[in-house]
Amino acid sequence: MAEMREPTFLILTALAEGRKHGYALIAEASALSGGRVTLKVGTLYAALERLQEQELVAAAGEEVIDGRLRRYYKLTDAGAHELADEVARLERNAQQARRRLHGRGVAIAGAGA
Amino acid sequence: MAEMREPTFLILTALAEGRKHGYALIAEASALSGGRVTLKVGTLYAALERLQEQELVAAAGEEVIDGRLRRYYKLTDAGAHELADEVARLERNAQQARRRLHGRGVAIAGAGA
DNA sequence: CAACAATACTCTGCTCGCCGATATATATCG
DNA sequence: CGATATATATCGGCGAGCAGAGTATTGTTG
Repeated sequence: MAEMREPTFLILTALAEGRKHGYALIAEASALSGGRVTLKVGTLYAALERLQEQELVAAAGEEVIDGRLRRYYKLTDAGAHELADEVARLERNAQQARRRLHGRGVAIAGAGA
Repeated sequence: MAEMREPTFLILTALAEGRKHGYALIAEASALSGGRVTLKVGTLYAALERLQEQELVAAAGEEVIDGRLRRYYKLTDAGAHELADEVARLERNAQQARRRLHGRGVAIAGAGA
């Protein structure tokens, strides 16, 4: 499959932990990225629709909490595999660049354990 | 800086090794990605222009080999640092997703040493 | 030697994911 | 009662990349 963008990647990663509702993913993505990424609502709901079409994510029920509707989503098995492929791609690319930067004497910021 | 796309990342990684001319980067990117990515010429030259504006890449002379012009490019120090930042980002994201997938019992394809 | 592939750079139209902003509705807090 | 937070939805626009065609030269091959 084609390259995955960071917001999409973070949504899938967030859902890998378990069932979550749309809005909650904004906080999740922020946490996952160490506050670097703030999902825009437009991006979020468009991505969820797209990922459902691709069957990487599935609806997982609705609940009304405090009078507010929550739509839940979960990662499908296909979604988990797609995410695993993406992780492999990221790691491979990072490793290649790491080698060359090292050969050039450039240090890479620690991923912080 | 904003998210870097794969073609851009591969161009910078290729140039981290040393001075190269435009067309040669197509083969380099293919090799770096294990044949997965074939840079489109339009993408390549547009990216080189953009990266020069951002001063991540600089022109490194022209040569005529066998009657054909070659424009050479090199990575700037700023480009090397930007690439290092990107590597850190990729590794961090990969690690986060790896944990969650592991917790879900999903295996990740080995990066192949 | 004419046709074709390969090298090398340029340009244009288009798509797709994301951004920025706005809208709607309800609950809570001061 | 007004402001803020939660929660979902929609719309215009942008930028990187894709697809494809174009120009020019050299090397190959039938």
